[in-house]
Amino acid sequence: MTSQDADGPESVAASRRSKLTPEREQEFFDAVLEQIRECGYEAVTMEGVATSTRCSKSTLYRQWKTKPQFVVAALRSRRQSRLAGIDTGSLAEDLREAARGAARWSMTDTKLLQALGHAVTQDADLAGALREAIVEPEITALREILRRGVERGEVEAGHPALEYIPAQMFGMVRARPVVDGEYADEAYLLRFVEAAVLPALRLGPERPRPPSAG
Amino acid sequence: MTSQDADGPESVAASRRSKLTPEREQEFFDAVLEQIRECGYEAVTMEGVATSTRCSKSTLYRQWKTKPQFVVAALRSRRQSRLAGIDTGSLAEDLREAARGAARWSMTDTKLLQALGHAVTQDADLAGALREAIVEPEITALREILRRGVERGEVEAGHPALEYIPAQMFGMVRARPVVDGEYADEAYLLRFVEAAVLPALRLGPERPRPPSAG
DNA sequence: GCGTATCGGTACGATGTCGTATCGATGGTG
DNA sequence: CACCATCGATACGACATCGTACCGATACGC
Repeated sequence: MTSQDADGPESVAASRRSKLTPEREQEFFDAVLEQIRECGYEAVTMEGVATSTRCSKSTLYRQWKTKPQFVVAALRSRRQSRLAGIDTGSLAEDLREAARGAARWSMTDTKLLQALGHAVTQDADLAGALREAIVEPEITALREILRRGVERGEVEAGHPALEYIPAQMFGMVRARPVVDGEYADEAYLLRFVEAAVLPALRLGPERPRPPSAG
Repeated sequence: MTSQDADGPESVAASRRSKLTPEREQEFFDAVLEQIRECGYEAVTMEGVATSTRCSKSTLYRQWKTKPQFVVAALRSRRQSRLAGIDTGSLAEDLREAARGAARWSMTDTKLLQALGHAVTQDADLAGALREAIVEPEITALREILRRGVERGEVEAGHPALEYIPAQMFGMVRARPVVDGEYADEAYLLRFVEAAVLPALRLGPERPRPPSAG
C-alpha cells in the first residue's frame, strides 16, 4: 500500500514545482473524496486527509490554497464517464449496458453526490466540478446512446420519452437509496430498463408494435 | 416568509408570547427547516434559529436537548403527504394530479432532502424523521394510486412497471435540479408522465386520441 | 398581590477546525 | 560539495459553535 515511488526518469524531465508525483497527488485526491463520502463535505478536515495519507497539512495547503479548492481539484481529477465506450449496435442493449455501468458506480457516486449535495448549492466552483465529474459524463454518454439509436432508426427522432431517459437513469440510481434503503444494483436497474424505459420507447422483449396510422 | 412581524405594539388578537403555544413552536420548526434548506444542516446554528424567531437559545435548549433532536422534532411536525387525497377515478388522471402535487413541493422538499442528504447517513433518528416527513408519505400515496388503478382493472396486477413508478416520480423530482439545473416544475413532470410513465403502463393519450392539429 | 416557572438575553468554557508560521530533514542541481 | 526548495511535523492564533449557567422580566395560578 505504501507505494515507494518508482518514478521513472522520464517523468522527472518536466520540472515540477512540487516534488509530489502525480501518483502521490492522486492519493490525496482519493483520500479526500473517500472522506467526503464517509463523513460529508463539512466534516472533512485537512488534518484528517493529511493523517490518512501520511503527509502534513503544510503540504496540502502548499499545493491548494483552501479546502474548497482542494476538493475541487480532487473532483476534477476524477472526470471520467462510467458509461463511455458503450456501443453494442442495439439501443436496447446499449441501455442495458448503461444500466450495468450505472449500477457499478451506484454506491460510490451516490455517496459522493449525497455528501456534496448541499455544499454544491453554496459553492459554484464545487458545483461545476461535481457536474463535470459525475453528472455530465453520464448524461452525455446516455444522450449519445440515444442519439445513435435514433440515427439507426430504432426510435423515431423526437420521441417524447427520449428527453427523460438520462434523467430517469440518473434519478433512479439516486432515488433508490432514499426510497428502498439500498443502493441501486445491477438487477434493479436492469429490471427498470426492461419494465419502464424500453416499453416507453416501444422497444424491448415484446415485439415492437408498428403503429397502424403513424 | 418573515414579513408577518410588526415590531412594537402588536395586536394581541391571537398570539401569546408567554408560554410556547403550538403556533409558536411551529414558528421554531419552520425557521429551522428554512435555515436547513438555505444553509445546510451542518451550518444551521441554534443561535441563528433563535435570532430569526426572536427567541433565545435558552428556550430552544430547554425544549429540545440538542440540535439533532430539535431538527428531528421539526421534521416530525411536517409529516404530511403532498399527494394525499388524490382520487379522480382514473389512474392516468391520478398520476397527472400526482405530478402536479409533486411539482408544487418540488423545490421545498428537494432543498430539504438535499440539505439533509448526508446528515441522514450519520444520524438514524434524523433519517427516520426525514423518511416519515417527505419520503414515505409520497411513496405511500403513489402506491395507493397505483393500487386503485389495478383494482379498477386499468392496469394488470403485477405489471412490471408498477414497481418503479413511485421511485421514478421521486427520482425525477430530485434528479432534475442536478441534471438540468432547475427544479422540476409542473410542465416538466406532466410531460414526463405522458411521455414515460403512461406509455410504460400502456395507458395515456393513445387510447383516446385528442384532436391533433398538424 | 405573591410565588413560581418560564421567557429572552448574554456571558462563559469546551471543543474543533481553518490557515499560517516555524522547524529540522531530505534530495536534487549547478 | 554547497545551496535551496520542498517535504513532514507541530505549535499557534483566529474563529465559530455547542451546550450550560446565570440574570432580570413577565405572565399565570392562588
